[in-house]
Amino acid sequence: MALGDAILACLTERPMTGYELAKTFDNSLGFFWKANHQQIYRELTKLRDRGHIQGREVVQSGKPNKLVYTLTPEGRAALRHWGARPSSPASIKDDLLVRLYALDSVDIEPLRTDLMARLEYHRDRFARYERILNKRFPDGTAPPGDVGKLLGLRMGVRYERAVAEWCEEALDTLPASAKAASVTPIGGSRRGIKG
Amino acid sequence: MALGDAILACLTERPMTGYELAKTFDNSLGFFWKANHQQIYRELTKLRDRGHIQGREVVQSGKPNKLVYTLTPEGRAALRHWGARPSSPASIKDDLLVRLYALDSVDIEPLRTDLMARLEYHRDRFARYERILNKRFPDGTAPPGDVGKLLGLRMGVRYERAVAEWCEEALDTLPASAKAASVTPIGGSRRGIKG
DNA sequence: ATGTCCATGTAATCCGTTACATGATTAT
DNA sequence: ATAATCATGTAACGGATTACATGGACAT
Repeated sequence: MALGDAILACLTERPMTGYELAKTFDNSLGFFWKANHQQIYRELTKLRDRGHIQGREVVQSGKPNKLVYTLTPEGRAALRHWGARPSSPASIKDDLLVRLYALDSVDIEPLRTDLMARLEYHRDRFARYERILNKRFPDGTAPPGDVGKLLGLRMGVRYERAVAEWCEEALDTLPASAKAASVTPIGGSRRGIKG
Repeated sequence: MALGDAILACLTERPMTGYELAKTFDNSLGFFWKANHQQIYRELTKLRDRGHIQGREVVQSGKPNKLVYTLTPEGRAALRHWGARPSSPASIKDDLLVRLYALDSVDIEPLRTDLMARLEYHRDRFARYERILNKRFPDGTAPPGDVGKLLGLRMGVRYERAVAEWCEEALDTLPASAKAASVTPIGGSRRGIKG
């Protein structure tokens, strides 16, 4: 239900092609909502059938022709309507946490490697959001229409910082018990993992 | 690919029925990976076909009979194998952020209401994780096999705190510019929202 | 009377992912 | 030469969501 609305949200900025939308969903809006080009092209067809957007072919030379989509008044109304509905909180859905949940049935070394990669990833993202924030909103305020984008970036910063700090904590916590478990194989676990 | 493995992870704890699994995916493991009963029943059929789990019917009186599933050695091996693969970082995917992205094309009052509901929700979750942490791991340490669960809860605490704090920030930021935009309608936005 | 808990499933639809397919232009 | 960028799409599959369906036990 939301991908269509996310596309409408994108098109409030300016008319775009599917290709441009796909890039947006890999960047700015994509920080909070991922979608690849196949999903987008499919959804664009649906939105056009519903009359929420309108396509206009632009003939190009040297490049393939492009289809520029524009919001229709119906599309704007639909977006406004969707915008007034309550959102449902997203759950975490991270399979690293599932691996940790079954810690005594998986090997710890690959997990540690994974955690290190994740730490780097989330630190990177954190730095990226901060860079964009400092560039686009150097004084920490935004013009009325851009407040939402500022807040989105702030969410990104908070999220990535929280996860990166957690990765550090996990790496600090994990080896200690890993060594305790492998150096002194007391076998204190009530269920077997030998099978 | 991951739901099956999440189910295997669950079953390392003890044999369970689909119904019990569905409850687990609404609770402990469900904090990090949501799944409803339909997904679970479908996945259980597949896992059984692959020989990763084994079902045993338990006849009951007064209640419907139940099918208790147990991990097979193949299932344990598959889980171990999956556990050694790198995880892919989860993106945020929150439609509240999409609404904010298109702030000047939606109404602000419902958004504020939504943010207030979300603040309450994330505070609740935060408190819940803290309560469980204090109850299950009062001294902040866990036996080797439970370290992953401790870390999962710690992630939950960090995540919910970050989001709750962000909701507060958003509520502080949003009305100011909302008032500025509605009290002094300077119309400073370069693209029209009047259509 | 009404609703919730236990316990399992089917069917339909939608969303997401991966692979395949084309073809000129520009940069390394 | 090789790869990336621009630009669109089809096909197939797998994962997630929602609705429908059954039926006894037990609590309010």
